[in-house]
Amino acid sequence: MTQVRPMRADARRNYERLLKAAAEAFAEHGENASLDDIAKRAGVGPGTLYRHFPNRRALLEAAYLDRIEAIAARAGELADSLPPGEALRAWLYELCVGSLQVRGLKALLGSAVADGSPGAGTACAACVRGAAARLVEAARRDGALRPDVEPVDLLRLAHGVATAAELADEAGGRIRRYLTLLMEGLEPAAAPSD
Amino acid sequence: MTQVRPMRADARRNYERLLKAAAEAFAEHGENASLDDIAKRAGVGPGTLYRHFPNRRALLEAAYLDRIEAIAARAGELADSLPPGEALRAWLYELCVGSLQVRGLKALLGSAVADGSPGAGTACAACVRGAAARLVEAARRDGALRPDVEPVDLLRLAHGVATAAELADEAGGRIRRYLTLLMEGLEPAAAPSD
DNA sequence: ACCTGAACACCGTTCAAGT
DNA sequence: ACCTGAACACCGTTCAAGT
Repeated sequence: MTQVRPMRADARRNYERLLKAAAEAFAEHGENASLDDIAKRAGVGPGTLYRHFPNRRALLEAAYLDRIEAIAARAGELADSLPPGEALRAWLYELCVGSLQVRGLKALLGSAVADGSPGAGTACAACVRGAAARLVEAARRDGALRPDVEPVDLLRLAHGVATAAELADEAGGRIRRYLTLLMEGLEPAAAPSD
Repeated sequence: MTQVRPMRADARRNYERLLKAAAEAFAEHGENASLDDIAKRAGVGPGTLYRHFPNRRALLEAAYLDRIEAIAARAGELADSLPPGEALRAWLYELCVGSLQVRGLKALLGSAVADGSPGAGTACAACVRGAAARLVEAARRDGALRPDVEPVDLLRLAHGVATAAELADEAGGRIRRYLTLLMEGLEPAAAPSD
């Protein structure tokens, strides 16, 4: 219904400059990069930034939407080339790696699965949630995942794993380790006791 | 060796006022509570705050040291009244609950197990790490924990679980759930396949 | 319709002046 | 030895004035 009237040429140009500047700034300084600085990099007044993006989250999401979509697309690729359980595991691994590799992305993904957050109902959230749901369903059907685990729980736990790994010096290596512990459990393998 | 000369009376009084004001402010506004506000609450100039606490972390730690000690003490109590595996599990649960219940505490505990952080070498860090180490060792000896899991990994994962649970509306209930998934693993119980 | 940039409130941090 | 509070730099956000 809402015909999205095309933006005026200068508005469109500023919008794109802001996106580019934001991606740079977030990559350099993380999610808390200065909005003032972003506006300056884009060669616009701070008011223009607010006109296009009402808050930091909106800007962060717009700047990283392509990456989110790429992550979601990977889910399909992995599902096509691996058994369901392994596909899920591999995807969660890539999700965590991306979260830490691309500064600011972890915060965005977190807010996409946070119940109260304004980020919960966005395109970005729908994108990751959808990808997770498909992998989870396949893994469940294949008996490779506890049947009582919901996609959103998995995404939250992945966010937790990334957060935990980030605390270590060799964060990259820790992701694999912590993810394995999460998948297999901390208790020793099935010791059939009394 | 370094004889800690007693503080001048007014210094001591200001120090304590700051601690009290900080505890209040952190509880109200979380770890990012305004330092200016804390100084004002304590009836002190901002310079005085910096004289006693060189940075936010130092203040946060000093304000919550008693709580950290209480958490560590709980480890001993639980170890005395439960089998090692259950004691460990119960303690991790209480750790997560405390992390979310006391605003700002999760951040402090996180920095205590973060490799690079200035918080890694503090009394607070030694306190939780020590408690975790004792529980881990007992649980390992009892065969209730994978032998290749280090205390610091467990503390980081608990931090991750608290972070994940915090994303849900009913955070309290999610802690138990996520911790169980971590302990038992996401894969279905020991399906003896081919 | 959109942009600009001044303006305001707020915050962290430092330091010269005081006692 | 310790405290005070002014001062500075920086940031988020708003809004009146422009085109």
